[in-house]
Amino acid sequence: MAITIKDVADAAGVSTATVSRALRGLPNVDSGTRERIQRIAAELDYVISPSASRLASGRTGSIAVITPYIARWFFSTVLSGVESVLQNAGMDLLLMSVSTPDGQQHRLPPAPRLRRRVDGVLVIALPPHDQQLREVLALNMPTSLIGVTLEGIPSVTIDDVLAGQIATQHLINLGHTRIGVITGAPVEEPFTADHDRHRGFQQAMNAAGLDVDSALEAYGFFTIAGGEQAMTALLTQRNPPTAVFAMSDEMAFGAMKAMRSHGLQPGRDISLVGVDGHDMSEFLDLTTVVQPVQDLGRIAAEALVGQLQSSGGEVEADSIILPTQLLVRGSTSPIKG
Amino acid sequence: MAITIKDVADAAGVSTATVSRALRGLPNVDSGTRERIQRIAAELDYVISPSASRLASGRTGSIAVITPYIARWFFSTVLSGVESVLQNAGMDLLLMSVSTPDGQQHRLPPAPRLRRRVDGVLVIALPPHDQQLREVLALNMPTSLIGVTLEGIPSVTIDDVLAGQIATQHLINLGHTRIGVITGAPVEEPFTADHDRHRGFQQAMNAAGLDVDSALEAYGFFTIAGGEQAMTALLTQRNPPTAVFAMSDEMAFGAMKAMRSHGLQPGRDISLVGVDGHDMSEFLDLTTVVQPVQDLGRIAAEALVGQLQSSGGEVEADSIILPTQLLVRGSTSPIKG
DNA sequence: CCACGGAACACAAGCGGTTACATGAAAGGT
DNA sequence: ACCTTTCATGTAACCGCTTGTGTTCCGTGG
Repeated sequence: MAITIKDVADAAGVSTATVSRALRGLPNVDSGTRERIQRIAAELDYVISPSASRLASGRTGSIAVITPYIARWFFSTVLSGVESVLQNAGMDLLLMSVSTPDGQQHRLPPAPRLRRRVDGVLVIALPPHDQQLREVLALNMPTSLIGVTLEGIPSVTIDDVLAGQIATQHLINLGHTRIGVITGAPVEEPFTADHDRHRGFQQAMNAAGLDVDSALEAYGFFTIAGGEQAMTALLTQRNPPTAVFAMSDEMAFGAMKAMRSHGLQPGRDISLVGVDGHDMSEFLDLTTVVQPVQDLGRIAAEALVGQLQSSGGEVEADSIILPTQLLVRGSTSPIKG
Repeated sequence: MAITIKDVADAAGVSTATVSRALRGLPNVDSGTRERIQRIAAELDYVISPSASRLASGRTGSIAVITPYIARWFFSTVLSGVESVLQNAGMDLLLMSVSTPDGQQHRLPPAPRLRRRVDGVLVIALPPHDQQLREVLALNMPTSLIGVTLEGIPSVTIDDVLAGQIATQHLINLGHTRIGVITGAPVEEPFTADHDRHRGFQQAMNAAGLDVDSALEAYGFFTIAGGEQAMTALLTQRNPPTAVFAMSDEMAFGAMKAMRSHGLQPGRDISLVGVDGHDMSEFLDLTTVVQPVQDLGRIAAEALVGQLQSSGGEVEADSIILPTQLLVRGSTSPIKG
């Protein structure tokens, strides 16, 4: 078998308790002894058994990340932020997707698989009402949400209302008055990104004294294909919009495709603004409200790790809001006189 | 504390050994007893302690996925395939990235963190010579490679030489003779995807009796920005190519951008073919050699899980090759007469 | 009618650490 | 010189499950 703490202890002429303390940097270990133990452990190529450590200590040293999608840009980018933090913190990252890669069917819910297995949970952009999310929260373990807010649960998000406002205001400033919007799903639940961005849209419109024409609203399901369909729907209106606010860059991409199919050019014929700061948005010259996606993950992970380490007393659940920034590119321009 | 197997045993009036066997579906348990135990366990809302189970059994029930990037399309897509399989197999997926999200610096190598922690390892597209990969392999635990082949190690890949050939042949068939190529990195190491694709390129060129002009070769580092620079370099040649083979779709996207900057239109002025079947390739009307990326991950994961479960005797390391398919779209067209 | 084999289950020894508590020695205070 | 701290370390009781080795009870063949 692999060598154990006992072997190290014997080789160092101390007890396993001392080895355990020495290796974990606990106080009350003579610095000489500590160094000797560290050296011997290294020589012996000793690696601690996580299972044993976990069993004895009750801490698992791992965090689960629950996400609806793995392969989509937003999610994988958040994930990369999370991963870098957890790696540095020496924590294991257990990845669990809530839906199949096809994005269709539900899976066996993650909640049961969490118990006794991780110290904390990071949930990426699961809508507040989501059954799976509910089950996870019911576990009552340290949890942080990313991209959603929920009363009483720590979270890291952007101000989606503001993002919607900024995007819309930009279009308004350019002189547009017939502004269409491509949102996510038909059933808008409160406190979701698209709901909030839509509110921002409305606020900006109202503030400018503009009508929100429900005929200029289409659903894009946050996918490229969906965005294309939505834009097509908008373009085939009797009176199409002169500008469109797409609630995600990917939907905006789809919208661009639809525009091209109709012989229209983004920025020249119709203005288009997205949200995200997707890698490809620069490439496609899309004006967008950039959100610090990687930081979303990074900061949420840091908060959670911090909470776990300083695990004395309940930390009050604070909801961190990260800034967004309008990035003006070629897809938006002043309305033609 | 949470309830343990002992509690279940007591409630069922049997020993913990029987509960353990019953719950894991082992033989030599009366079906009546088994059902009773299952019912009681469910009633008590019992969940096994993975740590204890792992410590006692020696199996961790988890697999590590090591990848250079998390947020890039290819990698996150492979990952999603892996995840779905592992989830179904009831295995934990430990995610470790080898580089920081910025793609720059190296991290603490993953190898030490693997020992005693996982039953197997899945490595995504780390070049064969890579130090980190070497260290992982030196651990000598069940490992499968994705996107690379290495003598003696199970792997799942596409035939990169063939992919390069197909892409190039397509351009040749369209009548092109001055064909440029955007490859990955300057230092080409054998057995990497770009090396092999380049070989396929050369083979096709040679077979058609065409010259490979080294001036028509540029490096794109598999990124959009890199592809853009590479294409710019190609376009500013005294005698630019009429067609370009980009070894990844993302580099092709960058190339498209460069073309547009030069007032050129893909498919009309210059033909462009990529490799991947990236989500956005359809959107951008890019001809590409599609590889089944998600399946790469899925199949590798299945193989590894299979090997771990039937863990009797060494399985011979077979290298699985998945098919690719040329998808002709608007970015390629016959050379102008 | 008895020995024998197998099924169903109980016992108990680990698995490899962690940690509360005990111990002893050195240091500090008066 | 004596008592109290403080520090370094040892002792040993878990942590919660798995599994090899019994033990008991039955059915069956001779």
